[in-house]
Amino acid sequence: MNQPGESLRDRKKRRTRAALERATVRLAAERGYDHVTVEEIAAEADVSVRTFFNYFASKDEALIGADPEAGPRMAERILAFPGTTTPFEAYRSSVLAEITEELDNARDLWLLRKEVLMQRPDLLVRAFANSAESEQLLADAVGRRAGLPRSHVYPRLLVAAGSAAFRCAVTRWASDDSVALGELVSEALDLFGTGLAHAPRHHEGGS
Amino acid sequence: MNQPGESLRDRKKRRTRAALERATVRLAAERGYDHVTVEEIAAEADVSVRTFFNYFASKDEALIGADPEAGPRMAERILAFPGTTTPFEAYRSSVLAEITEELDNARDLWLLRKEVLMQRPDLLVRAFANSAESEQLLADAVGRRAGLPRSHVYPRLLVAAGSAAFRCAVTRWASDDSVALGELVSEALDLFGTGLAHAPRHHEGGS
DNA sequence: GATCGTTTTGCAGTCACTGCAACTTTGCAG
DNA sequence: CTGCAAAGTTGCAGTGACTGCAAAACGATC
Repeated sequence: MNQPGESLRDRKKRRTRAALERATVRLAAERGYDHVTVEEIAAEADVSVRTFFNYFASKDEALIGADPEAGPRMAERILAFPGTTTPFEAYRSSVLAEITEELDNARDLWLLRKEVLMQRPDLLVRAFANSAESEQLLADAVGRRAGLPRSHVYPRLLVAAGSAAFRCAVTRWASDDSVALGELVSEALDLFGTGLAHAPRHHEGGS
Repeated sequence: MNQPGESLRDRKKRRTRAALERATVRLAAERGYDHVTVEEIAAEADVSVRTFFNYFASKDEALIGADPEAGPRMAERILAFPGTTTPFEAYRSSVLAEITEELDNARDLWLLRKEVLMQRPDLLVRAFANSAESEQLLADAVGRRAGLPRSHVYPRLLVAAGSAAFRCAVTRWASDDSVALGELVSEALDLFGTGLAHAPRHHEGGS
């Protein structure tokens, strides 16, 4: 029994991971992030505390549900775009695709996360702290597409801008979710694309 | 004895704070950030552990030496620029002024911090997590200058870009400090200003 | 069903961080 | 100088995140 598809073992692992993520978000939304202990989360997911830490390096990580495959996946997508696409566009599309997919898979989780992040915006920043490797991966992909030497700022800056765009978008979305999260990220990235030197004019109904 | 200048109390507080910051950075650079306990830091600075936490909310914060007055100071500077200055320029200058000043006051500390951040880049990200208030302050200042409603993305995005620029600059500076940190931040901010849509061309010796 | 690799678990330990209640120091006024 | 209030320091006891290790349970394989 070893179809490249998924063994029983793999399935169990995925379920456990999902259960822990889900329990963390649910409980945190219900009672507030720091009125929930890892012990309670583990109990809710029906595993030991030690197992929690086998899956997530920290409580923070579990709340955001950091997917270790997201980085590689996006990097691959960036490189897969046809050569005519600019690095910026490739990165932009890649980010948006990831977000759309994630929201399709777990919209309910994100609605709960929203509640938590409204109370504790710092958790979003902290979440990105652990993803330095992924950032490096993405930066390398962008750098390769742009034909730039590894030491160049541009790729790193673009990726950092992506994080910033995402953070801002989530924050905005948390306080008013009448616009889709993907839209907000897209809007923020566009601003980074065209440059921040000139502040947008204010007209009624504008964003 | 109460010149608005500084009382004995204030002077002592400043000295203690500086001693703790200094001890944290020095020890972390020497033995590695997580081979240093708060207990050791406190001992080095000749105060109790409890006092350490009266000054800094976390070990992370002490390492970066988060100055609680930096936010307000920069916000003030932004608003003080003549009305002809664009919000972007006001923000940019304000950030650069702060960095230059900080480096003039404590260049040696930053050289040690560099060592630590090279090993643990995540600490830089974490450091910004605690400065959500300051970011809000700056964003408000930018927003006022730009005459935008509080809900607009632009101010928040610009400030987030500033953090990103700073992070990238420090990272680069850590791996090669032949260029001044201020220069690197300036360069990164310029890229954000003119837009990331088009990747820069690569020519030898270029940055 | 014996065996091997993987995952789960418990346990003991370390360390960051907090609230509280005493104690010390500083600033000021009589 | 003395006494008093406010601010700052300290110790202590406690909570909870996180780690390493070694044993047990489990899944895959033959």
